[in-house]
Amino acid sequence: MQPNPEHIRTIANRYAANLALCFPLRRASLQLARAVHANIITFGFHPRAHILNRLIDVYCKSSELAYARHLFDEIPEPDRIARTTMVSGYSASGDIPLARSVFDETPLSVRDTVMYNAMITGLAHAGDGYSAASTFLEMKRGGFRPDNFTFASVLSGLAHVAEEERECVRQFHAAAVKSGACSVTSVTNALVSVYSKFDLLHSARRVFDEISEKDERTWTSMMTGYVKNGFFDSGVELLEGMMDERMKLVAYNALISGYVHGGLFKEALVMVRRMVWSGIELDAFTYPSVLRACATSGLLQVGKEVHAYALRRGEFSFHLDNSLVSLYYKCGKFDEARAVFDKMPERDLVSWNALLSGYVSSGHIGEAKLLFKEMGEKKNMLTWMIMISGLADNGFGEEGLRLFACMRNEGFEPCDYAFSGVIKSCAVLGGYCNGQQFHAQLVKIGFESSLSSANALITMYARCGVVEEARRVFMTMPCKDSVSWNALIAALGQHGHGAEAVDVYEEMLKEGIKPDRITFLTVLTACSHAGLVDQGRRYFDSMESVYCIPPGADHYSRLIDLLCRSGRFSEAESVIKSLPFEPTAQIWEALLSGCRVYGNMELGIVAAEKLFELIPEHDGTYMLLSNMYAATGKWEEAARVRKLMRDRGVKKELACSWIEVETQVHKFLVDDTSHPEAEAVYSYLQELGKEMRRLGYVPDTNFVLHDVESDGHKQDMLITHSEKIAVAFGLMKLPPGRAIRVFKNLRTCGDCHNFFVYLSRVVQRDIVLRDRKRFHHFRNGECSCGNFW
DNA sequence: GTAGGGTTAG
Repeated sequence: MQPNPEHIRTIANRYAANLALCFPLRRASLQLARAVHANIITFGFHPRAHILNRLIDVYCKSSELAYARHLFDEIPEPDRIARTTMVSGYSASGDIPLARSVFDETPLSVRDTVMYNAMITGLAHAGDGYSAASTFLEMKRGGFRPDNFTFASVLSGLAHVAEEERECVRQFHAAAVKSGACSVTSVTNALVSVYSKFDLLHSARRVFDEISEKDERTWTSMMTGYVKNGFFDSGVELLEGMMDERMKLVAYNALISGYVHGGLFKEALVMVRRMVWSGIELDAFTYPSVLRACATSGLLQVGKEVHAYALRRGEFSFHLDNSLVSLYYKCGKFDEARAVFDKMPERDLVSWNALLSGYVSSGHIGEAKLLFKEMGEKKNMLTWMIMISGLADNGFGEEGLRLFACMRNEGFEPCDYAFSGVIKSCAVLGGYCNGQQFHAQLVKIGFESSLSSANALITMYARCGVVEEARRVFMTMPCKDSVSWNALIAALGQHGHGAEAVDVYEEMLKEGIKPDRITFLTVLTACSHAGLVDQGRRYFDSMESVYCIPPGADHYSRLIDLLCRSGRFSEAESVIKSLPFEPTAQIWEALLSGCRVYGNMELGIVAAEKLFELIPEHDGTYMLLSNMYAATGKWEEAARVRKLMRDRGVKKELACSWIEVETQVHKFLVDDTSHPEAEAVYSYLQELGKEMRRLGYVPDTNFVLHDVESDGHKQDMLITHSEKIAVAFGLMKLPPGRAIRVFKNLRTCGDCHNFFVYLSRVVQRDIVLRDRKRFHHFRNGECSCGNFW
């Protein structure tokens, strides 16, 4: 239905004066703007300039910049106000290039101070203090007089200039005083804030003390100045001297948020309690801080109380509900998180991202994918990143890579964090070439020393089997955090350099970096792979006694693994008996695989029974147990276990290996003939097999678990193991001298291990195999990890 | 038509 031009003219005039007033009006105005717009297109109806300007403003304020621009372009000679509205609209949406272009196209004679202010504000908000300052100088040169608005904006922009140039704040301060702008609170507020940002708290305080009419922003700026610089006591003191209730509320908010930012959650909550006692009620700005404190320190109960409190007060804000969503999923309450999300009267992008990240971090990838799809066009960089990184975390490296490409196609320039997500995908996938390319791109755009990217690079190189590169990245990092150290220790540990991993750990302690629970996981794994049992045991014991980190089930399972690998079963048993909680599946698994290595049937059966109870659907237990029987020639027992597995409907996870050739990943299954070049690969593999048998390789048919009668048949089955196919493919495709890096989703078998030992000598190539558990480096007839277990 | 501060998703 098209409104007729007369009608439009009447309403447009009626609304024009009120357009910017309040939200319902603005919403009505947006509809009106649309209708007028449609009429311009269909009927050639042209409202008067001031109405058109209002409509453009409505579009801008409703974030409909493209429509605003259409209207703007309809005006043959846009006046100063139309241009200012456009500049300010683009500025507010952060689109500086477009704001700039409208601004630059405006002749000097049309510009005025307000228009300069709109431009400077945009630059200041975008964090470009230099351009804000130079535009300020340009306007002075052009003979325009800066006013309060100008000084407030340009000063706030200065907060983003480099530390060395903080002296220019004083110059602008002097200029503001001279022009009389310092008698206005908005300007002095900006001064307090910018002085605080540069740690010039005395100057900030001096300005603060001289402000006769302090408003909310004055108090928050001063308080934030104190707490962001760690002067919590000064903040509390400031608070104690306050009288006005409303001002006290905002000061409390700033103080609480400062505590939360500094990780002082307990102090934050104490402050909330104090606030409530003194009769001040929480507001929309208090909730997110409190809830984040609860979420990060796992205080679900307190969080629920806050939720109830907010419900009683009948408040709604995106920030509140979004914080609730993240509180619940971080505390593992996914249904509650979803319920809050579903009940929201309106949702913004943050709400969607919060729920998405809840799904992703809890492994609900199916739901996450649905949600991601449902989001359609309304995604931002973070949406993509959450999904990419989440896919990688859940083992979907290929999908992560694909999504990263999609993201770029849709015009998102990845930030450093987005790179860390896709690099993680390469790590999962073993995509060395892909990873190298992303590394090169990082260097090109200057992100290579970003903590998140560099940490991801260390892990990626390690997981691709190139420890030296991982080490190099670590060495070149200008600043490192515990994640960086953990990544390097893990890298070394995975590749059997256990002693070195332990050295790095000791060095980390010397550097004063506090180990966290991940550090201990990596150190224990390293000790376990290197057989450093006593040392590992000592590190484990130090967790609680020295670092106050209570070991979790994952730490205990590493300890069991450590003990079992060197055959210390009685010790392992007594650890399990003295656990402060019920042993988890993970712990029994560690015991079972230890028993497998040593053929400890008795204990192995105990562990397997427990696992059958705890996770009857898990195929690994059946395989391990049946393998154990088979290895000792107890074929009947092995068959019984496999029958049990069949009866319970447990499916064996399909073995799959893959290899990257020129950034393309090629996947192979057992007996796989689906690859276009399968035939050639098979005949090449047969040839290799013959060649190696001549050199003494004997297929070890113990590893064939199918019920096959003849030995010849069994050998055929061995040759078609997916990792052998992938390696053969690599030999065919990769240039001579290049290492073959193959990845497998399950553990490799002893026969394949043996096969590759021979192969590495025959073809004179390095072969690196990463299976579910560990890395195997084959070079010239030897394997770095010796025994393949 | 323009300003100053504090909050949510990794």
